[in-house]
Amino acid sequence: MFSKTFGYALRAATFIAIHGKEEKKVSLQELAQSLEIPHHFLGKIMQDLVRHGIIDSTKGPNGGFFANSRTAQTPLLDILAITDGSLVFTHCALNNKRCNAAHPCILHNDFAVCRDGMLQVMATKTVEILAAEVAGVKAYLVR
Amino acid sequence: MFSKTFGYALRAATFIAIHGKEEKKVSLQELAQSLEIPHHFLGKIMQDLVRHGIIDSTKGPNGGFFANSRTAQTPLLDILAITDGSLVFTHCALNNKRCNAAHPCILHNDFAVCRDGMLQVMATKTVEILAAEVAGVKAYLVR
DNA sequence: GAATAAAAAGAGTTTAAACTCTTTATTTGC
DNA sequence: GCAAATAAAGAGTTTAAACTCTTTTTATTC
Repeated sequence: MFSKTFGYALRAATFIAIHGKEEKKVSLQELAQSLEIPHHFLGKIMQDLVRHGIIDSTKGPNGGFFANSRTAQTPLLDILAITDGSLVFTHCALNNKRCNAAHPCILHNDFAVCRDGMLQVMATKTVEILAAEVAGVKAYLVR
Repeated sequence: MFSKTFGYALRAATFIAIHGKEEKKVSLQELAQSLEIPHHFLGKIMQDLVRHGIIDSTKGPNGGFFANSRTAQTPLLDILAITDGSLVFTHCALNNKRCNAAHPCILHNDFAVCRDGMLQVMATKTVEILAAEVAGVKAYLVR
């Protein structure tokens, strides 16, 4: 349903929301090691998040990634749009592009229920909600 | 969530349930054209369905595919297991293999609701139910 | 202002799913 | 039993996602 890239981006954003402050940045090295994500692959993903203003970064010694004013309130759907495009929730279960409510494929109605529930979650949940769950040890960022 | 192969298999099985009888078989050519699925790729998928006893086939002139005693009652979950393996419904949304209820990833609980609803559908619905929906023009096999 | 540390960018390689083309095996009908 | 029709099998190619390695740019510290 979602790409691995999205999972990496979501976990990285949550980690930065928890640990990345302007006065205590998180380096790519530390991020990749902490989350067990391939270093350079994660680098590309982080570039994308920075480019879209979800998080901030600085280069040079003591550089790294840190949360900005938008980070905490970012809905998961925004991150998904960056990594997987904005069409994820219009795709049908059978990858039939012409499937819709007026011309449903054989799984359309059943899948729509499941998919729309997930859309609701993605539009409502924010990075700070995930961060709180992780801080409260109700969910895990690694393994 | 599901492979395109699964979609092809499901649509083909439903088409055979509707049109394939021992006295009126459906050739691969006809099947691929009717469903707009790449001919030889569908051939491989059909081999798999036949091997697993979901449908029957005969070679030679007037050969083709046709429904057998199991076809109509086959749950969608059986076809999914053939095309995508039986682990689809244990995978977490972030493709984290070690995610489970006791050690949930940050999307585990939300995704579990959606996924388990879909599992329920897949375990309950059978090919004949899909065939009836198509026959009643409540769902479409093509386009 | 030189050295260094870090992100950013570029240019690959790998892997698996999707798809294509060719050859082989089997069945039927004459 | 030979020709033809059809599924089965084999051996590719293509494409996109996932991943790796190298070079460039920028900021900091001495």
